[in-house]
Amino acid sequence: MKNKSEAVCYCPLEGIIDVISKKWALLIINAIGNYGSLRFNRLIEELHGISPKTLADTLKQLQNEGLLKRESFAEIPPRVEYSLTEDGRGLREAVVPILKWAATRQGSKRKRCSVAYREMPAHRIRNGSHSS
Amino acid sequence: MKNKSEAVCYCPLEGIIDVISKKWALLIINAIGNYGSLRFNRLIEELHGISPKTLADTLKQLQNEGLLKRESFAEIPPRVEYSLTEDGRGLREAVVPILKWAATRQGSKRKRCSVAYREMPAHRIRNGSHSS
DNA sequence: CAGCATCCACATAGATACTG
DNA sequence: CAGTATCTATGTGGATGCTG
Repeated sequence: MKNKSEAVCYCPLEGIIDVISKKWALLIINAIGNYGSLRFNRLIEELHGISPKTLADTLKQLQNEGLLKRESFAEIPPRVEYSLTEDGRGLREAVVPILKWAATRQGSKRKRCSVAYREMPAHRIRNGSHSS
Repeated sequence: MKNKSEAVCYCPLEGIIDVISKKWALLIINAIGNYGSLRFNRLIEELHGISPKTLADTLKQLQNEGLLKRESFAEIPPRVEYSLTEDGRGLREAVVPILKWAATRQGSKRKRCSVAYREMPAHRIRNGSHSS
């Protein structure tokens, strides 16, 4: 086990804060991660409460960040599948420690599952793959 | 080694997103963590660029979240020291994986240290304690 | 020194309606 | 189905000036 004074540059934060600070970003990452791939309206349901605009915006940003992959199929009706890139999967797992920390912190500050979140499957993250 | 399908509730995110999404919160947590404790104006310098209002706001929120401890000394001039609580230290460490992920991701998306951040000592996080 | 009060600017999210 | 276009509401950060 390596020890204490290992330094990690905090700078990447500047880039990543833009991602994780978005209200829905991590939820989207996780939802897609859980299912392997999801479609637009499926995400709307999963995230329940998000507006198409917000979803579209976030999806686009996530693609720009290289976290999501978008595949559109020329069918009628149109079909578009979103899935995680390697980076996306990496982020998804990197967040777990924070979740664990948040879930176990002693203070009374810890949040319970809100009704809103409880209703959605996507409110849980799994460490491993989605085993699809 | 435990495996794949360990589930982590994503709900705490709702509470924690409010913290980590704040532009300066993690930087403050880290800065204080690095030094053990810091004073208001010292933080202003460390974070360089933050306004007193924003710092005060964030500091207050962090206290409410139970991440920071505030100690004021009845001296002239007044002195106030901020330090991390157990929870604060926990968060600080829980963020490391994200930092590491961000720092090593393959895409060209990865951010370099901005000049702004490069100038501040607080832009680095250490895994262990600050060994004060 | 360590803030608070005020006002302002901008980014993000939601509602709603419409389109390829 | 998978978005886009608008408009609005809100929140978060910044600037400046003042106070215990």
